[in-house]
Amino acid sequence: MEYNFNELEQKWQQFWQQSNAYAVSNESNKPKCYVLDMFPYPSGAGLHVGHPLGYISSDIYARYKRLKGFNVLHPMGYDAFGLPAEQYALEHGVHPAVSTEQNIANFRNQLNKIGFSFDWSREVNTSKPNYYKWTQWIFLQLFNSWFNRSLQKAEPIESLIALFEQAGSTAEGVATTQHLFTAAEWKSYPTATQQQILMDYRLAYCGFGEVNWCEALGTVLANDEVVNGVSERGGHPVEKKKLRQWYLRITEYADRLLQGLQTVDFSEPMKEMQTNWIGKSQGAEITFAIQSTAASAANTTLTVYTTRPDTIFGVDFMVVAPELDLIHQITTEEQASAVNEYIAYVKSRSDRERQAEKRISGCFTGAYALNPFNQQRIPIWISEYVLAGYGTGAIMAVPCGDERDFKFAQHFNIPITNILGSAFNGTEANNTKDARLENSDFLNGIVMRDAMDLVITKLVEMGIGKRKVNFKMRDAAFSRQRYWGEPFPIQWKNGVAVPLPESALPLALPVVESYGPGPDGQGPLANIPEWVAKELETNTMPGYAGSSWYFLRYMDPSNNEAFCSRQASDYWNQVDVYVGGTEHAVGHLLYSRMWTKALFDLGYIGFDEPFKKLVNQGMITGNSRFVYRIHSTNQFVSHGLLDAQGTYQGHALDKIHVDVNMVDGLVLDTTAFVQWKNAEFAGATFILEDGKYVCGSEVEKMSKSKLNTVNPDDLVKKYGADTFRMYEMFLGPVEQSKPWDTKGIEGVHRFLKKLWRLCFDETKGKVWIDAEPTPAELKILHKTIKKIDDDTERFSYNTAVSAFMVCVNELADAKCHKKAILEPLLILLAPYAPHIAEELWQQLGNTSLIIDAQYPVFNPTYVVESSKEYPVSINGKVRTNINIALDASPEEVESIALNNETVQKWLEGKAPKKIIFVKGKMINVVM
RNA sequence: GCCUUGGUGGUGGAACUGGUAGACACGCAGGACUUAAAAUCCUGUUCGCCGCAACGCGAGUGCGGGUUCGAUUCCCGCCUGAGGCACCA
Repeated sequence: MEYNFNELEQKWQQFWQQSNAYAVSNESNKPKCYVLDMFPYPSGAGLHVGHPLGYISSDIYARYKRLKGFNVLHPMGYDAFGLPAEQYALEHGVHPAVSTEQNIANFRNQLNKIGFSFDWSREVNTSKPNYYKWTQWIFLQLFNSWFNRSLQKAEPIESLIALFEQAGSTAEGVATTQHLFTAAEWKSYPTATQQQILMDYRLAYCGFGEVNWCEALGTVLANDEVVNGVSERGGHPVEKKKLRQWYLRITEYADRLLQGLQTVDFSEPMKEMQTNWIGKSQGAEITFAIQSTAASAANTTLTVYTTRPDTIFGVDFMVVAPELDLIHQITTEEQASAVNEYIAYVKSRSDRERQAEKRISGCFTGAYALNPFNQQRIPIWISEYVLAGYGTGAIMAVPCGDERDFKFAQHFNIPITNILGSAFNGTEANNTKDARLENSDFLNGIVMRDAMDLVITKLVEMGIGKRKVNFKMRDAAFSRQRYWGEPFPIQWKNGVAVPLPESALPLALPVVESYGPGPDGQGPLANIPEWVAKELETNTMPGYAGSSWYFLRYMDPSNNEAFCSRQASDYWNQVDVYVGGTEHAVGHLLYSRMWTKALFDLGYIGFDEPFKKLVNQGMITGNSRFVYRIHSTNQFVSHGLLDAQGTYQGHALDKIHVDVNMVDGLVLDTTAFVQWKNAEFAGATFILEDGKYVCGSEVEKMSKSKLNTVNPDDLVKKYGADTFRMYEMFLGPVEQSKPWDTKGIEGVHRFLKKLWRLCFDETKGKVWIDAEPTPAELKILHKTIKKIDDDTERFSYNTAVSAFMVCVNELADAKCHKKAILEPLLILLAPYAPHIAEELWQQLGNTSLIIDAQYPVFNPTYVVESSKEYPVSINGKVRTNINIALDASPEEVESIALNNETVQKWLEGKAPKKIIFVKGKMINVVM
């Protein structure tokens, strides 16, 4: 009987499905365990080999926990709204709902072939009305809430109105905004004014923000769609434009998001990334008087944010972000044209380009700020390295203490004041806080760290400064000028946003004629007369809306009365283990943490951190292929012809991903290329080398947008799901990213065949027997139980697979075919290779399923050793091994070691300086 | 540019708390079985040197330093790959 994996895997998959083997109930006497994957975006490229890495990891864990006696929730679903489906619709005219449905069917089919233990009855799809009804509902809760700063929690907006009615804008717990009013004033305001004010407190609110605007395409572009300042599609110029946008006031939760990190089991780097993203800093806002010859500069001031008020006497210039309106008021006539030119240049650049640029750029405004302590004139510059979105959008530059300021001063020959004394060497900035200040007036001789408070206190007294906590994190932009997303349940009536009543939900996404952009940078919904007539919001929600709460929906997926019953969320509570990639370290994880906190504050759930433990799966990277287009042409240059600067005969090139499937090795199929993407590159011409177009290649994240995906189906067909599962795990540590490579899969497949042969021989048939196991055989088994149990619990699956191999090799060498050994081994293996385990389990005469078996218990008495082969080193270099009883005393060990022939030889008759003996580890003789 | 992370044989990786570097695989080489192939099994495989061989010497975990009886592991500096940087998901 041979190992016919295709047949038996199909058989068991069908059996599990028909018997609802993986359906899980919300009621059980067993302890619960919630094992969750980051659900996939159902890309048209289908599942690629990177997806299952995390899913297999979590599946192994879920199955392991089930064997250990837990009631395990292990669901799967689809994050189905998103840009790619919309682009596909634009290009092919297929409604996103249709293509998404097809993609999902394809994904589910692919997933099923790998043998996951998902409870499919709980599947969610964020683009279905019965799901996004609740996304809209939660949005309304956020819209109807504000953040009480005293209580540090969200409350219904009514409580804010009550506070305003009692005490006006300065009521306790109310954030300070531009609005200042008394209770009486509040009551006197017309409704529209009141609503405008409330908007500045709502957790979901409407404001204005910058987007990537492409005039030629008449649409807003994602950062992803902008390459080197031009649109990826068509290469048109892109610039920043301000549009009305929805936001989530996540900044109010900044402190709680920081504190919450201490209560969860995330890796330190992960916590660090989130902490850095939130970017809490303590400092001061300082307002400077301005001196300028420009008439409009009268009475203007410049407010900067600094974390180092102590360095105020070292300020040699100010830098203002080019976006600030203030610039136009203060710029002198002489500098006006230079300033305008510079602003135009900056407008075409992304934040990232602005920060990454090594070349230093900037422009003097002609205006000066006055140091409040000594009235010294400080020139005001503008430069792209200061971003409008952080702090006040203006900084005071201290070249001797800040690297970027130093370089800027050097570049523009601005004299540098040294306030650090000998701590500043004149060639690089020193950001110390421990130097004693010099050249600093009343601060001279004070340690910088201590000067901070002094300066702030003084500034406060003078009325020109205040202590300020700042966050790098900004409020989360929550609207998109797109079609394929959740419509906002909001109506605009005379400029006032009015929430739809709960009974109007779901507000269904209407069918459109075209997926093209609406007028004035609006989304496609603005093209629908009936929609516009109803004054409904024409933006849609972003991709992360649905994914911010899906883990709750799995608990109670078909509830029509609530997003999730309190009973269900109280039972399943937090996700015990959440498996997913680090690429979601900040975005998704912060948003879902915020939503959880808001829902907790409003009393809808009983916990305020969604994920108890996070396991970061490393990315399986792919090998991308590139073509190089001469900028603004349709001519493509073969990779080998590029010069060292990455240009071609001085022409700038656009580097464009091509589908790896159109490339053989590195050679592009040019015929396929010109027909590709609805013939977007029709008429392309090629500059070839050796008659071929050779592509560039890079290892990067496997993703549809990078066109470098590899599909798992062929491997499953050729080797079986069990082999595929174990191979993905065998590739390396789950957390580590690695480039995909198929070689090596044979080894895992051979292992499974070898395991099979412990039970069945191709010619002889059944070879397993009922005999009593020997101590040696029990030792092999129990060693393996210990190792697999430990490794599985800590997600060290690559070493677990290796331990299985060692075990099977040893059993084969020992010619052990005993049921009493094989059965526990199969249970250990079941989470990893469920099909073969189930089949052999049945063949060994079991009538129940192995997925319901009991995990074997390690018995240490089988593996005790009485002696150890100690490595003996001389001066740290291993020279020999000596077998010594484990219970030997240190003195005995020393004497045995010193009398050893090899040791004697190395000692050359001399006495050793000392002997280091670590019991059970090693002996080191120092001479 | 900033944040995070990785770099170990020809390849993927192992070494969990500072204690025998290279487990387990892939590949490769040789052999057995076979008419032959597949499958399977056995042997060898970090590099260099001496050699019949060695449980013989030397070097060796990206590079350069340091701490230690002992460093892949800890510290400092550098090089380099990957992920993220707010509208890809």
